[in-house]
Amino acid sequence: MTDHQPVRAADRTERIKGAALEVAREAGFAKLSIEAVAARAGVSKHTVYRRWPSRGLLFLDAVLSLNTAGLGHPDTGDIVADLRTVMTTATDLLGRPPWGPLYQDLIGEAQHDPEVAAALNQRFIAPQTADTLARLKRAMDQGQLAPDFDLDLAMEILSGPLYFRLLITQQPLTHAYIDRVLHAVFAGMSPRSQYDGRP
Amino acid sequence: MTDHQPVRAADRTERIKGAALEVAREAGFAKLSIEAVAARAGVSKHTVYRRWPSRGLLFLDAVLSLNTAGLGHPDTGDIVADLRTVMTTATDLLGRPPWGPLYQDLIGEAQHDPEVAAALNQRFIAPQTADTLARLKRAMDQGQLAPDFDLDLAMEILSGPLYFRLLITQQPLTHAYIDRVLHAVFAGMSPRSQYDGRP
DNA sequence: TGGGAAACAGCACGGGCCGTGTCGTGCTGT
DNA sequence: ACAGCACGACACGGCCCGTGCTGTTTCCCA
Repeated sequence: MTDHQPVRAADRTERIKGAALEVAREAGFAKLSIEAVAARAGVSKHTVYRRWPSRGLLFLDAVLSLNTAGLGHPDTGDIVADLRTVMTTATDLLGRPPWGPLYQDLIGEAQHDPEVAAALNQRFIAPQTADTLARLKRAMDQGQLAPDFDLDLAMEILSGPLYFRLLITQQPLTHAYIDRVLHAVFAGMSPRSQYDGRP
Repeated sequence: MTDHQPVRAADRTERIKGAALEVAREAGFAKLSIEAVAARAGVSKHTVYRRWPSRGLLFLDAVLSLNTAGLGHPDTGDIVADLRTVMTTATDLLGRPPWGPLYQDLIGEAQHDPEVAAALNQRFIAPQTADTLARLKRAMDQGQLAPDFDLDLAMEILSGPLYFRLLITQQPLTHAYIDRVLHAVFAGMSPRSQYDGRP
């Protein structure tokens, strides 16, 4: 009541994002048109276009407003346990229904639209990877990891196979699989070959 | 002349696929409409629809007709060298311009269209991963890898980070990076932590 | 407390592409 | 010569795009 300026504007913004999620869940991102979202939200098309320049960026906002909090890295002192916590949380949220398919669609859209790709990187991927790297760095400082451990590569080996399963082979992301990846990175693949390690 | 039945049909099929590649390269997959492809190919829309049910599957055929040969796994007796060969060949073809962006678009479309995802898996991903696994298995039989080496996980750790860079962070795929991944899998990440390897 | 600015809903428009239908033509094989 | 089929050309209703326009509601500030 006494709240003023952006109260109705913010309300409409939320209603539009909510309507976008509803439409996407019911009919898929392919059917997510500005017209459909506006109708669902009980809003004029202008009101949508005033806020987002394309359906891709609207969809990005809608998906990222889900629960991207709760994906921060804890620090219990055990790097592997902490990574397992954040990896299971993230995959449970973004790798399964109901939001998994939408996150999949979002990454798919990023492959077609450079603006979506840039915004997704800047607003979600980069902070998340930076957070992982910071946590790994802390573990190294605490002596849990060797000084020459390749932190960047470790982060990419922890993330890559999960995205590979989500996007390419479309297999389910189980906790057991996360444990296998963690084991590979922090206990080694034990190849025991004659490979001397030279590139 | 004396060749008959499918000669004109096959000619048109090739012209349509070629036109699809041209349009996609010039204007991006987003602008790839059946009408535009038909016009570019000098062909009626019916002729396109008679062959492909959607632009996604047409695009899949067009991209996969590029050079998917030449991606078979050699066997020189050195598993790491052979993997490096096929990985560099694959990323040079599908991870760089001019075909990299199109392969990216294709995977993006697979996130929206289950038929494209299934066809891409069946016709490219699955054969490719099966080939990699067969080569790894041969190396294990020859004693280059320990009997308990996790072949499936190794394949996914070799592929995952490359797709992560291609699709998520959109960094370039260099040969040096491939070497880092190979080194990690076949020489270990050397964490030297107190982690005991239990999941 | 009034008045001007801004945001809004509703409607309409031209345009692009969809997927399908129809018609007439040229090529294919018998 | 003839029947069949793939084809090119054109037209169609429909969906959604992005953008105008009008009149109304809401907000801010004087």
